[in-house]
Amino acid sequence: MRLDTNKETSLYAIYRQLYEHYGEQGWWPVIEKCSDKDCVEGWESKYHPGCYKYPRNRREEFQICAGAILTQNTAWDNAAKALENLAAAEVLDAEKLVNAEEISVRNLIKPSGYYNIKSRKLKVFAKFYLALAGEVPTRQQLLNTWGIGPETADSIRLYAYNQPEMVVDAYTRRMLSFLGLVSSEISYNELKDYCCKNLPADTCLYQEFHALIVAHGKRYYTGKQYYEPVICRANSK
DNA sequence: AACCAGGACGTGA
DNA sequence: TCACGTCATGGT
Repeated sequence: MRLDTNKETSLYAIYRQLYEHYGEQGWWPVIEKCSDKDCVEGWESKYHPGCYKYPRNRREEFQICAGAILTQNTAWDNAAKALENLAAAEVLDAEKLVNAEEISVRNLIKPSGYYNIKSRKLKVFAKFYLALAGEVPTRQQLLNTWGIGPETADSIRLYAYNQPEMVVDAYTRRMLSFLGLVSSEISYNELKDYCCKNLPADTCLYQEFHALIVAHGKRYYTGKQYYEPVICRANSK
């Protein structure tokens, strides 16, 4: 993948390059029952490129929220295993999570890491979710909830509730600072503002762009090797 | 065998 | 505000 690193390049142009190269990502992935034998506990996580009708129901809505918490600083595959375990135990549900023994939740979500903290976060969120009674949570409401920071709040609003809320993350900061568009020290909110001001305010675009940045970031901006001119090397050839 | 992953919180300056 | 330690499993 060769990104145009010209500083005149607009953020939207970067989005189009990534989209053309990687195609639709179909975020947020959703856990579904599967018939294969190699999937964990009869469930597996699937992306849905080409379909923007997710979440399809309130179960998936809650599942996306839970996944956003479980994947905090964690590889998605590990978070997905935790979700699959919860689904197999039939507790991937707000009411059941509120009533579940925390020790059992801990054991189910162990693969996602940080299981002591995340089990608490899940129970806190489940209670908050029930209190919403179907309403779309505001960003501030989410931020006021213990365990939910800016990225998780924006992920929940963008992917579980289809709100036009740009999500930025470590990959976004690495990529845009590497391309010289922002400072590597930029704060979450400033980075989000930069993206919003340079992109059309479109929910589907936000959903794809963040997913594309993660796909691209996993390849080129993982670890600390992005300090080396990975893409420039490609361009200079 | 280190190093990292789709962060957030608690603490002390 | 802000830098820093902590949380923890699984894949490479």
